[in-house]
Amino acid sequence: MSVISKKCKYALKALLYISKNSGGKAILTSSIARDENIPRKFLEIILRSLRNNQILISKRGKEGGFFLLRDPKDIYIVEIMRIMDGPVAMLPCVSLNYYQSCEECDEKSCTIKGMFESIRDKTLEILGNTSLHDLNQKT
Amino acid sequence: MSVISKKCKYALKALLYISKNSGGKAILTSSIARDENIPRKFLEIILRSLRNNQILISKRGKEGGFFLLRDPKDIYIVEIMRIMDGPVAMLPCVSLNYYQSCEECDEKSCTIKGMFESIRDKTLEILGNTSLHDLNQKT
DNA sequence: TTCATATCCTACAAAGTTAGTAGGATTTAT
DNA sequence: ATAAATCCTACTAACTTTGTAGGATATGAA
Repeated sequence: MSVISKKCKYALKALLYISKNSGGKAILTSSIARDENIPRKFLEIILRSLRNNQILISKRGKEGGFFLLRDPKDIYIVEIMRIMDGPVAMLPCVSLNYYQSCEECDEKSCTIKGMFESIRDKTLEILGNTSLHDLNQKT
Repeated sequence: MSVISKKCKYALKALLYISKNSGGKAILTSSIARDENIPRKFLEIILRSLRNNQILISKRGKEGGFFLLRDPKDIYIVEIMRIMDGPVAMLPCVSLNYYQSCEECDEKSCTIKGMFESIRDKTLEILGNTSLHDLNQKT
């Protein structure tokens, strides 16, 4: 399956929620969990991971919560997907950020690589040019 | 991860091999396994599945083996990938052949669907227009 | 200083998927 | 009869996914 994980989908939903609802205010895990139907403890792990990867900042204690570290116009979907799910490409030997060579076949004579490189490029063109701000503009 | 399974990759390699080496002759599982470095018993399962899905015909007993059921120009990669891995789309709610609704979010107000529909369309444009014959033409 | 309320952290676990393996049954050409 | 091939069922080890449990720690406010 080329389907993204729930973790990744939850991450996108959570970031869009924070982006939309944060007017300088910290956003609570519990608010996101409630409004987006995401299990709270699972969401905690996701948000912490996004903080560790310089997408979010957190504030602990009472009146705590999460903020975006950057402007929503500067956070592209591809970055989130790579953090949560790893490679975007359909073959490891065609991945730009998570390249792995094939053990069982010779890459030079491989006749399927080219097709998957094309798919990767088309996909990155979309994921790499769509920001959180872009998606929140949609009705 | 949006990476395809080994099963799917093996299936593509095996079909390209059969397409290239069959001149009316039946192709043996063991030949494919040897030349493409695929575990034989695992490959058996894959080929049987392709036969069950009208991609291959098999002949049992001595002098047996596998043939393509159709012309390699009429077998498109997307069909193989759907048989082996299921949905091509990155979200179940955006899949044409394996649609599943989201339980936790409202599809009408979902702001990420559109982007994944675009990716699906670009991907299908490539997978749906590339045949076994096309890939075997590559050096 | 105490308390309520957040995030933070480690560990665990159930279920599902992937990538096979084992051992033979069945069919067919010679 | 025999050799050689596919066919079939069942099993399994390892990994990934999708969480849950139980607190430790930090912070603002009373």
